[in-house]
Amino acid sequence: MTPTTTSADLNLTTEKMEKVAFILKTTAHPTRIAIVQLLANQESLSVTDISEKLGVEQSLLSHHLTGMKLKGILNSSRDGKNIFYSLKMREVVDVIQCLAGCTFL
Amino acid sequence: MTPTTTSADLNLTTEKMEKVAFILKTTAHPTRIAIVQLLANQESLSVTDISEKLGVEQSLLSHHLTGMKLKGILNSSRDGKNIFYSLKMREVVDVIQCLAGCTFL
DNA sequence: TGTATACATGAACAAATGATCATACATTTG
DNA sequence: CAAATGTATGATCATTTGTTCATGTATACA
Repeated sequence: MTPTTTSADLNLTTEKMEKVAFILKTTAHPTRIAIVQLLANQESLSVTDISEKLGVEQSLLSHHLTGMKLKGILNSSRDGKNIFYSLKMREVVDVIQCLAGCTFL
Repeated sequence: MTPTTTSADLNLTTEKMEKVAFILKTTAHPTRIAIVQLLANQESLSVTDISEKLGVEQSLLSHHLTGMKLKGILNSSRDGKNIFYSLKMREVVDVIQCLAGCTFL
């Protein structure tokens, strides 16, 4: 009688599905995955750091970063001339790791 | 010296990041998440089944389904007049479950 | 063989996304 | 305060994605 949720079950409300889709969409880009990857290992990095490590031009990177921040995936804080970004929603690391573990990819 | 990967580490090749992004993109839509959700609990369903359960029009649903099949997330097989879809890449269930578990969503 | 049912497909269009460029803003340093 | 550095922002354009509609194809059944 109690709606015991087995580990295989997956029952989301429409609202939650939309939120999940929103986060997936925000993550679903090679550059943004690379950003998450860097910040999974580094705690915090400046825009220049990331730009150099990824070889992505400043402006484009900035668009990605501010978008990800706006959507709740990243944090940022200024230190002098630099702005340091860090991971706010660490769950996205698990999401990526989950897929990255797929043998067939 | 050996590059021991701690559980927190995440180091993907460019190619793998692209593949992960590809799967995320393919999943990142409320209707498609709902489809995965249904097929996580049901093993296989016809297009009509899914259409009725989700209240999504046949043609639109078909576009989603064939796309997901093309991209390796779903399987399909005909049985008479019906075509039954099932989950091929079960990892996407974990991905969704991971995000769905986020308290803040 | 014709008609109904189940599903796929393609054209067309709107809306969202990604990239680039120019420029603006904030902070430090001389 | 002027110049340099680091970052953000807005406009614009090309591409991709989501939707709808009309139509095509396959199977079953009378």
